[in-house]
Amino acid sequence: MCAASRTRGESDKGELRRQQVLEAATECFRREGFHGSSIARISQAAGMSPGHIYHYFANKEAIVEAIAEREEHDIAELLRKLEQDREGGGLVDMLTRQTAEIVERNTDPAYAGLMLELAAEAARNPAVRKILQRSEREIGGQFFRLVQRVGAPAALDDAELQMRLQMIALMFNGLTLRMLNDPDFDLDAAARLINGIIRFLLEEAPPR
Amino acid sequence: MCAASRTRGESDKGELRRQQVLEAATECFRREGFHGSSIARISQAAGMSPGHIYHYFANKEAIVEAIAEREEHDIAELLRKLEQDREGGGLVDMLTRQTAEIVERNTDPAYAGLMLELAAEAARNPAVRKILQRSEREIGGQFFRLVQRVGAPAALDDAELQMRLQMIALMFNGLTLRMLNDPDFDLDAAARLINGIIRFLLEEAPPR
Amino acid sequence: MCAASRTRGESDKGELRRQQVLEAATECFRREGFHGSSIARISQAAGMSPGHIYHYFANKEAIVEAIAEREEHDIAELLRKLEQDREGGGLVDMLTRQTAEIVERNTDPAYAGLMLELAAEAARNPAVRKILQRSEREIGGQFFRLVQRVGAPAALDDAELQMRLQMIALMFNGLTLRMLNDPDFDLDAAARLINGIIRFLLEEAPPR
Amino acid sequence: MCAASRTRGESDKGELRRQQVLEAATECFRREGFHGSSIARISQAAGMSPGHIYHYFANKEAIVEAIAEREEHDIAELLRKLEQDREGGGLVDMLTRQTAEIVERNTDPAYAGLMLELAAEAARNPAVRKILQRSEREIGGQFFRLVQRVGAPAALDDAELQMRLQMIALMFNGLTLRMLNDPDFDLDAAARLINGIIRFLLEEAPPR
DNA sequence: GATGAATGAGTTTTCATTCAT
DNA sequence: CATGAATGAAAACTCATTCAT
Repeated sequence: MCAASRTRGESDKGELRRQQVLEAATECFRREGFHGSSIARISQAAGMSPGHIYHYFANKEAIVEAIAEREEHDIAELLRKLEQDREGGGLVDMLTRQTAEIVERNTDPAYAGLMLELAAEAARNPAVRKILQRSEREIGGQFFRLVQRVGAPAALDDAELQMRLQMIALMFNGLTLRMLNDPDFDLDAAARLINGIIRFLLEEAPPR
Repeated sequence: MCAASRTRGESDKGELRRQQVLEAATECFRREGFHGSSIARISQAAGMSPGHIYHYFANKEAIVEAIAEREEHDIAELLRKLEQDREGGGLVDMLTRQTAEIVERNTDPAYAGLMLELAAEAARNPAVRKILQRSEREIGGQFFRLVQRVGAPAALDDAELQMRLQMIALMFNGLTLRMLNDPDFDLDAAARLINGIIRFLLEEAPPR
Repeated sequence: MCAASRTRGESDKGELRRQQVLEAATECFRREGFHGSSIARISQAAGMSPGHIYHYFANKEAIVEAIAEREEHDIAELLRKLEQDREGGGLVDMLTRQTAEIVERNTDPAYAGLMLELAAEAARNPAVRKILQRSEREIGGQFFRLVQRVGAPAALDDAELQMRLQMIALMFNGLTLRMLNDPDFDLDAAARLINGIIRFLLEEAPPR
Repeated sequence: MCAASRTRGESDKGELRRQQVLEAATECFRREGFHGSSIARISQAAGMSPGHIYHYFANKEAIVEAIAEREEHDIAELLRKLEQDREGGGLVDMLTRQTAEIVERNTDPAYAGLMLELAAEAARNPAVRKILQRSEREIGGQFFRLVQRVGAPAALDDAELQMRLQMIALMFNGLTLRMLNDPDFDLDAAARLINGIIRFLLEEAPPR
């Protein structure tokens, strides 16, 4: 039992405290942005002293990096769930069944705030950019293998399939920016059109 | 003649200096982000004293707003050009002819950096958000009217047409994020697929 | 005519402009205090450019000094009027007849604001202090001579008379501070008691 | 014992440091005025870094407020002492016995400088004005009750008594301004006349 | 006389980070 | 582990003053 909890917690209570910091920082970054969140505020939200934050993270940037890494795990988890929840139908059915949920997630202001914060940071900060890119590669690969397991369209070679999967991801990325720029954007209509495009990309569009 | 140039208000030297500030700030924001660019640095880049910046802008935020506004004018200009350059073919031909150029523009690291910076700022700063949204509405409306002038698909009512045009914009938005997350992203393939989707959206997809 | 206007205006339009500055500065100092009033704001209120203020005053402090000097002239004028308005009765009657008006003047927030501003400045700034003290001496002497003309109490020698006149001035000074500290201070009752004390000081109190 | 000192909250070292700031700021304000005393200078005088000042005070204004509050406590203490030191005689005797001391205090340049600084600030700054007014009310009430305990003149109803006590306070207020304007002001003669007026106000002046 | 663009030092305030306890 | 006092280097912004026009 003790061993098990060790394995889970990586180092007992310490890991828990570390997660507290990440949780608190994520919330702060969402609401106030990276530069708007002082260590003092984060430490307060995490229920510990400012000084003690530095027990778990070398500096403020390290917190951003850790959050970026955690984001990866969350999405990977989502993908795993996606495959398990498959009730029937082909690839397109499986994907389109999730669309509404992903649309909602990607247009949630809290998610959008954190995502854009990370992206803007990545655009300037190579360390953060590296993490985001590695994370993306990981997720992209996982998604690709999932699609192959479920049954990829025979007409598309690997490169073309990958490209089309990326186009799907691109649309979800675009949603976040679109929602920000147009508060009246119709999410249901968007989900419907996205599903149409997914089907088009995976079944109808000529292979080339 | 002199009166004419006065009316324009641009040759007033004061306006020139103001533009200097915007130019410098744009460059700084791209490279260092909004919060990473101090007034001191911007003033240095603009070739004037820090105090003098405040002769032209009430505060730092006002600079962001002015940049956002300028961005709007640039895109509006692009749209105007788009219509004038129409050499032949239908709506889809006109649009797809521009795709490669827009892809290039939206994935240019300098453009992407500024854009994400503005978006991240807008996600938290209501003043900036307002400007971006107004700008977007303006551009969206202009695009919509352009399409109607050129010849909108008969099968789509106004609301549905607008939605599909927004989906096109959404893809270009998504490009910026995708490029950041995947440095190996294949731009040519993306342009080809985007054009396929544009045709799908405006000619093939069922009206509903 | 020309000569006359020269004599009056000291230097034609220039003096007028100078007075404009003083007027504007006085109003600004009242409302925002010495340190709260920038040259920019004063120049705006005076209807001229910031740079041109320095045509009339060596620096900001010189404006304060000029205002302090002007204050002296205003009060001297008041004293002259006091003697002319004498309708009848003895010294005490003459003085008490003015009390209500002086009470009102000294508790007017605008007057109080400027007065305290000048006093606080004088407490630190020797130049301003000198001006205020010289002004006070001038006014005190004038007041003293006025009282002698009207008819000083026989029982008091010059030094004692002067002291008692100063006590009267002291009460009016105190009013300004009292009004600030107690917004409910009853001005009518104060005027009544002040008049009682004036009579006490000039007619009843033992000479010593 | 330790608990007791903790309860007092003064020995907490933190409180000591806080007092250091107040001491330093008081001295700075006296010498240079509120606006003439930068946080940098105050911090230097207090023997700590500029940033650390903000550990104890939210902003510069909060320091002024704390000083105003401390002034209140000092005067309240004085009043307490006044009652305890009562050796004999009636109300007027008790009051006049203190006059010389209060005259000296109110004409001490250091005290005068701080007082006028606070007053000038209060004339414009509502927050400071509130504090000064609350403090004044507190002290006025305390003074009033003290007089009633010692034995108020039977002929005066409460409102009239309070008014006359305020007139006494007014004279002491006036002293501060008078001393500033007339460096040769005779303090002994002033004390003598003030005592005469106190007796007049509490024993001789008709009740009305 | 008159303007207002321009400067640059100075102001308050914030904050990541360190370290004695 | 944990605290929070302490630092000091920024940051944004203001403003008296100067000077070319």
